[in-house]
Amino acid sequence: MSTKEKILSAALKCFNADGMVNVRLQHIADEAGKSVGNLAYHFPNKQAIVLGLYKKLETEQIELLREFRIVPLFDNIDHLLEAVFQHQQTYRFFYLDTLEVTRAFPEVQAEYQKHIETEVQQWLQILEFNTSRGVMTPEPRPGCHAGLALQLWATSTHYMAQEMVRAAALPGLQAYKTAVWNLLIPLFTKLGHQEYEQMLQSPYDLFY
Amino acid sequence: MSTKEKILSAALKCFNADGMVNVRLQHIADEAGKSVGNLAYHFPNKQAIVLGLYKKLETEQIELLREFRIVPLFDNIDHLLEAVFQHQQTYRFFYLDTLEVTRAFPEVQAEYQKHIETEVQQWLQILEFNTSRGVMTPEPRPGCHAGLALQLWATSTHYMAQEMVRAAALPGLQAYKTAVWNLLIPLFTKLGHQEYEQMLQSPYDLFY
DNA sequence: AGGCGATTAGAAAAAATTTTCTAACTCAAT
DNA sequence: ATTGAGTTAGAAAATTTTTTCTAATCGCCT
Repeated sequence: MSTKEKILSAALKCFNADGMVNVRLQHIADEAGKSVGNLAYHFPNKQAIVLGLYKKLETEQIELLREFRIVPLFDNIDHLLEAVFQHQQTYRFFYLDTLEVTRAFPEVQAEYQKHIETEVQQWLQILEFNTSRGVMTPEPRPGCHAGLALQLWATSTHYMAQEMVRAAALPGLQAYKTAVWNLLIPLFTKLGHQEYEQMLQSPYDLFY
Repeated sequence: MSTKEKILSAALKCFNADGMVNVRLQHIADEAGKSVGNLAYHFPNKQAIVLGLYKKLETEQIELLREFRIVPLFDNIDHLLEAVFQHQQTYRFFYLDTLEVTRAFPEVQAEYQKHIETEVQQWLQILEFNTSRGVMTPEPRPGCHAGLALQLWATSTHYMAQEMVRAAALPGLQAYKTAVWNLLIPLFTKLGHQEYEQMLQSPYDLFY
């Protein structure tokens, strides 16, 4: 691993542990086993380190979205949630302190907002897919799905932060998935319940 | 208003605008029309200012909880949401950056966690009250209400932060209330729907 | 071996921020 | 008017944190 990568990786560790604003260059240098002067050689300033990390995060985020562009089945949704959870865990500092990061980097805010819009759209598509194939009930009145899509995005994105505040501990994958599925369950048709139960009993996660 | 109060009020304004960690003593002093030295006379250090604000917040929070200890009817819930919304708006800096504040003040974290537990319990009671009087359906399986109570707490507490990230703007009261009610609607009985519709049409909020 | 660019550590400087100090000011009670 | 406690502003000092500078080291190429 190059020094530059070591520094980024050390910074990520520090940010995740203490929150971006509480991390000093010295902490990062110590964690990376390098000197502060060396950090300055590889990055013009502290902001560049944060931005470097955000670029990585964003790249992986977009990759994730591409990979799970179409997720018609409950199994797919469940896998999507697992991938999202792991990604959020990896870049915790951003998801726990999004406001702090976007405040410090207006350019990040703009890009991230666009990304959010795409994610909300994806949830909307998931709702429509699954309504059309009969596992979810059609929305009782127009706008229900739009509202639910927002709530799905919010829950799937902020659940870690909520639990961090409430329980002073990061949630596990299972709790995370349950929180999101809980939003979908009320819409299940009989067929939907069947598929859900079947998924819960499916052995795919024995391979993990 | 005493200088001490002026300082707290100015600090609140600054914190709400820029986030606690981004506010300098000079900002607060300017906003209060006082000098930094004067701040130091009234508060031993910056932490004391933050703590002073949190104490006020907590007092009002507890007062709110007492006032709305029992909220059996939908009308009451709606009013509770209004009061909570206003309180959160007033002390935005805390609700938008809870993690930051609790990280900086471990004693705040402990107290706030206790408070959260009480709030979750209150939501649970609301669910049970309303099930028993026939406007909500009994939970399909045990634990549903417990999970929903958590989700109600999370939404009612973090909705502002979510919208701040997503839309770069604070939500209005109506959007806030809708987000919470959306969680309850799926549980309504026919009677519940009636009461809800009636409340939506009730003219009480014309007085606001 | 010698040279050379890239990398590194550590010190020094600079910048940002908080805390302490001091002298002056206000205003109520004498 | 005078006193004195409480209040205030502004400067100075201290502290914290980032950025710049310098000399030393490393590894590769000849």
